[in-house]
Amino acid sequence: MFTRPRGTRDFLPEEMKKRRKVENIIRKVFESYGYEEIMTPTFEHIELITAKSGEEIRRSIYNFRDKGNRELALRPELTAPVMRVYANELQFKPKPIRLYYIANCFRYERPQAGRFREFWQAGVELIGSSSPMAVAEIIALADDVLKKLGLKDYEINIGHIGILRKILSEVDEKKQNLILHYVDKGELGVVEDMLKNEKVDKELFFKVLKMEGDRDILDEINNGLLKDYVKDFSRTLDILDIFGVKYKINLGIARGLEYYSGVVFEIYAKRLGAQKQICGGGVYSLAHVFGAKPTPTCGFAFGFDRLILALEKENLLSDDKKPRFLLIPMVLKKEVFDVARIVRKYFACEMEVMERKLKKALEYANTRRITHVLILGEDELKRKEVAVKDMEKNVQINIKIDELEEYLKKLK
RNA sequence: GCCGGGGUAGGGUAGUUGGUCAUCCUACGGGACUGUGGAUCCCGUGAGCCGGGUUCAAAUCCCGGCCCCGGCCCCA
Repeated sequence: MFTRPRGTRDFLPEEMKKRRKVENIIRKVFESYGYEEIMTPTFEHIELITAKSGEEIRRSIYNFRDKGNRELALRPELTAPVMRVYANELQFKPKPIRLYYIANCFRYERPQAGRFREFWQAGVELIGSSSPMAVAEIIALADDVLKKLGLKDYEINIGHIGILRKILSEVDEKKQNLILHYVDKGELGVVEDMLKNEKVDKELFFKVLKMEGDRDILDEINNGLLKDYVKDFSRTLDILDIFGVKYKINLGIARGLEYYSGVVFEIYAKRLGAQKQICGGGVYSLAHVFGAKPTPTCGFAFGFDRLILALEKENLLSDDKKPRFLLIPMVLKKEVFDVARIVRKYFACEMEVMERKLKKALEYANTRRITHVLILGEDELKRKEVAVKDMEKNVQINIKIDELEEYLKKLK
C-alpha cells in the first residue's frame, strides 16, 4: 500500500461537498465586490518566495530542484505571485485592480491540528490603493464572507505596522524586520537587547506593543511623532464603524511577513485553539520588489481549511439533500437511456450497473440515500411508463415517460 | 525548530509474564428471498506501519525509520 505524503490529505466525496459549498459562497461574495479570479503556477522560482517574505516563511519553504537544475519552490502563499503578475502584466490597467484567488499552498512544517503541508487559501488583493476606504473595504469584505458563511465565533483584530515602523524609523529596514519578527514571536527580551544602542523611544515602542482594546486607546498616542499615522488609522476605523464591522484594536500584531507596512489585521476563531487564526492581511508594499512602480496595495487571505474547521465546530456544514435518482433497468431498451437523459436534465441519476436483483438494488439505494428509484421493466415499457419510487415516503407511482419531465420540475 | 501520545481488516476494537488457525462489531460482495429497501440468518473478502535486533518462537520485548493525533512557536 502507498501512503500519502506527510501533511497532505485526501478529500472524500462527503468532504468535497462541504468544501465546494464553502468555496462557492466565498467566491460569490468576493465577486459581488467586484473582485476577479486569477490563477498562478503552483510553483515559482525560489527567489520570488524568498524576496520579501519573512523568517518563518523562508524556513518552511517547500523547495526542489528540477531537471534543468532550477531551484523552485511550491508557493507558500499567493500575495507574492499575484504581485509578480501585476508587475509583469497588469501594471498599466486602470486602478484599482481587484483580484481574488482560491488555491492550494505548501509549507514544509510539522503537521498538527489545522496545519498541513498542503493547505488552501482564499484571498483578495486590492492593487492601487491603501487608502482608509480601501483597507476598510477589504476588512468589511472578510467580515461579510464570515457572516454569509454563518460563522459566529470570530474576532477581528486590527493593528498598524506603520506605527511600529515609524517609532523604529531610525533603525535600518533589515533590522526593523528582524525586530518585528521577534515582536511577532513575543520575545520582547531580544527586542530590548536589539534596541539598546538605537535612537528609539523604547518606552513608547513597548507601550504601543501592549495596546489592546477598543479604539479609545488610540487617544493616548494621538500626538507628536505618531499623529499622522493615528489619524490615518482612525479614518479606517471610522469607515468600519459606518459599515457596522465589529473589531478590536491590537497594536501588537506584527505579522510574519515583511512586506506589510500599514494597517494589518488578523481574524481569530477562538474555538480552534492553537491554530485559531483563520484570516490575515493588511496594507503592504511589494510591487517595487518585482520591478513595478511602488503601488499601494492591500489584501488578505483566509485559511480555507481552518474556515472549514471553524464552521464544523459551529455545526454549519450539514449537507443539503437534493433529490438523487437511481435507475434500475430490468431490460435494456432505448427507453432506459431516454429516461436517464430526461432525469439528468434536472438531477443526478445513476444507473444500476451491478446486475443486481431488484431487492439488492433497492438495498443499495437505501444505504446510498437515493431519494428516488426508477424501475423500468417490460410491464412499464408496454405502457410507456416508468415506475417512480419515493424512497423516503415509501410510495410508488407509475408515470408516463412523456410526463416525467413535469414530475421532475415539481421536485425542484 | 522543540515537546508529549499513538499505529491490529475500509471504519471501530479484543488479545500480550512472547507460544494453536489473531477476537468481536461494522462495512463490503453474494445467497436464503425468481420485479420492490431499512429486519434476520448463512457464506465469502479482508489486518498486527516499515526495517533491523533479541529468541527455538515476536502483534507482544529492544532499536531505527515512516505515518497519525495533540501541545509550544509561528502561520492560514
